[in-house]
Amino acid sequence: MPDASDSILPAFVGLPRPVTRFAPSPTGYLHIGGARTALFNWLYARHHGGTFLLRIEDTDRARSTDDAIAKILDGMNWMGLTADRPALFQFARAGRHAEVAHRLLDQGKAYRCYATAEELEAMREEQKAKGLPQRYDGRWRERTDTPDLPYVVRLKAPREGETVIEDKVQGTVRQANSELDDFVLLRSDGTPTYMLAVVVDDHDMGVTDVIRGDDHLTNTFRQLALIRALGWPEPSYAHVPMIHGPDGAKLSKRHGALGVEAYRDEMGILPEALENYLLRLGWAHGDTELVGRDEAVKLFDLDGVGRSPGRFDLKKLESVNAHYMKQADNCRLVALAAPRMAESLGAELTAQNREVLLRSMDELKTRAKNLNDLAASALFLVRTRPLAMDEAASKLLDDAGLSLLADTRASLAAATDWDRDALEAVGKAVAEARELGLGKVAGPLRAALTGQANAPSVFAVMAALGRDESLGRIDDALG
RNA sequence: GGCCCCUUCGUCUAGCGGUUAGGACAGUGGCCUCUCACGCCAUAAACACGGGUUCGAGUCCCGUAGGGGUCACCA
Repeated sequence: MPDASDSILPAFVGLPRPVTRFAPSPTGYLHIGGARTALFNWLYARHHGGTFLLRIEDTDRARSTDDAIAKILDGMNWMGLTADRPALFQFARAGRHAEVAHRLLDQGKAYRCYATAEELEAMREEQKAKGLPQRYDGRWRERTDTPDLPYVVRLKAPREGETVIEDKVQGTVRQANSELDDFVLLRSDGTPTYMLAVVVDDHDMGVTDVIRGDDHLTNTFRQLALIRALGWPEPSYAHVPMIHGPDGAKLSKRHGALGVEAYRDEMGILPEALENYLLRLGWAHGDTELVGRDEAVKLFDLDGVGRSPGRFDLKKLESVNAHYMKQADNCRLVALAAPRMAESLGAELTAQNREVLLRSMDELKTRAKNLNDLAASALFLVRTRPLAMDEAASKLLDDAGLSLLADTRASLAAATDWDRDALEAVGKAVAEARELGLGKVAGPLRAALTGQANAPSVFAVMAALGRDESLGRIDDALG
């Protein structure tokens, strides 16, 4: 029966509904699947005008670390998925969990089980040998003796009938109660199990909608049994399919089950791109592919979430990222690219470097799939003279190329305006005078200016570099 | 193994009894072009299989196969 102590925690009273929550265990970083679960919870809350909460499930003391907590918070922060209330830490609530278990014990809805680990192991072996399902057989369910031995508290789960979940993603899912066993609520050291902790915390936080990975679907039958024993309101459930690797197997580290910070730091992905990609992996709204945050809040709902697992596809992520790179503000991109460039350069960028970079950003960002590409492709702009020529560039600077470059240099030096259009006019004039295509003129010029054969428009490059630097680089090539 | 879930182009998906089965990424071909990109156009590519139900099935039902999840004093 509900108890007077079963009111929602003061910090969570009166929150706008629906109330969702993301409940990671801090045993590592915020991985890609977790990020998507958080995103769906966040979007659902925003779409319906509700509340998004965060709970850190740190009851596994051996594996939970402060570093992991910091990483998860950092990842959520980067993705803009911040909770509407301070996080609740599960371990701190062990006392309350135990209290609930003891109440069930007092009410005869739970019981003490004195079976030893070895005994249970033997029981499972026997079940396995006989081809029976492996589950606790309830050997202490009806016993009333209380030996002076360590014990666990088990829920007296229903054995008749069936439990039905009306899942917002999976639809109606039913399971016979005979499949349930009397699972453990309290360990022999008095600490709560996950199953107990989740149910109690979700209740105490006023969570109305549980949206989580479908690896929890079968756990839900157990949790429902507990909730019903307690007489608490049942939340509505939505179990979203997990993400698989490119080979269809469960997503592992080598597939990209990395922390979101790896996408940020190592792969140079923009948070809005990761969000859009993750959103579309498992959710769809007609043919819409590119969905910004505001649009996502408007469109997102659980009925758009599919039931089959999706595979992680880096190529698609990069394609989405390329789109958001083009949309991104130039100053922001300079700030994001600069540290990466400084790293390959071995030196910080100067204020002047940053200006050149900013002036080139429109040209640069259309050809980058990620920040690493962007930084790498921009390096030539900030290198100090004389530039090293790569192989393809050297080829362009053969005798004919150098002679053409000398001509071009003379015309360029005479230019009155140093902007892209004026420079392009100069380039075209040189080409015309020599009855050549513009490509012939641009080739050696590009080599001299960039040290490469592939780069943005030479005229845009010169405009960004400025007169002195441009001419200087050409002179270097001319020797 | 028991139970639960899933199955449309290579990938993400649209489809909610009647469609030339649509879009996106990746692929291929082309256009544009000072190179590389971007952009644009075109192209190839799918209803896992077998039974039903129905005038009619990718859509509904039942099997089969394959994949996934779960069965802890882990979360």
